[in-house]
Amino acid sequence: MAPMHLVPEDRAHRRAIDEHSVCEAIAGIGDPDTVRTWAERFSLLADPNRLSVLLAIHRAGPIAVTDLALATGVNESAVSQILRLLRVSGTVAATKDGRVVRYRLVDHDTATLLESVPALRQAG
Amino acid sequence: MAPMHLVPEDRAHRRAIDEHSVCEAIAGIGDPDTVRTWAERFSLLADPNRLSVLLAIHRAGPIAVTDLALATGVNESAVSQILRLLRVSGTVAATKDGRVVRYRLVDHDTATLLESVPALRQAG
DNA sequence: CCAACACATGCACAGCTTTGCAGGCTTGTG
DNA sequence: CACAAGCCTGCAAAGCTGTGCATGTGTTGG
Repeated sequence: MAPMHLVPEDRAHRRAIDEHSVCEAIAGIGDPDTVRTWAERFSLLADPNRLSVLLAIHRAGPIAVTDLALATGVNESAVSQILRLLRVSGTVAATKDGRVVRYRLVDHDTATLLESVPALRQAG
Repeated sequence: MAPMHLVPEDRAHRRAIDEHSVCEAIAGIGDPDTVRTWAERFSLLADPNRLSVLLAIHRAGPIAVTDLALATGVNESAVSQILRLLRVSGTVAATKDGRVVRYRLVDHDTATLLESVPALRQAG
């Protein structure tokens, strides 16, 4: 990852590289694994349909698949696919009740994230 | 002829649809345009390289492209592509100084978002 | 003027996502 | 038992995305 091609003596020479900026930038990035994890988290919110499903689940507590499809206007099959993604990623969890499966939001970080976005917090 | 199809009045009691859940879900989703806008915003953070670049810019103020490439460990060309995306989306802005171009974060919502994620806020 | 530097762009390709359809499974109902 | 509701899965088409390579533009230094 780090192409250590710079010799120490280069500091004397007038290069455009701002070492302070680079160090600050590296500090800002932090742990690569954390970055990767959050990028994956963000990618789950990066689709309008998925974001709608998540907002709906977050607001309407445990809710059935059909109701989600109704509320979001998304094909029931597509909702199932979305829920599978969210399930395997540990974002939501399912509870079976007869032939109805209700989903709820279980990932605390995602919940916090959804709540921290003012424009997405609808008054009720 | 047995009316097997459901007339509007029948839906309330004969089907599993929970009207309250559906209404709450719809309320939670809110404005579709807002959802779409935020989905696009999230999609910009959905790639590790892009997220790294954004974190670096956010932390290291106006910073040159080469320094960004150094700090993130991403090919300079790829960094340019990323910066173009972030530029056209209004997330960052460029300032030319000689043959150096420095980028800074200008989208307030994205900045707030980055700061609202505890794990991404590195101590300094 | 020439060369090195800093950055941007075009293009092509591999990889992933999304979507719809078709069918399957389980659970209630008559 | 037969059937329908509710939900899940597999599969293939279509679209989108990230990446590397080569090249182009503009600037500085000699």
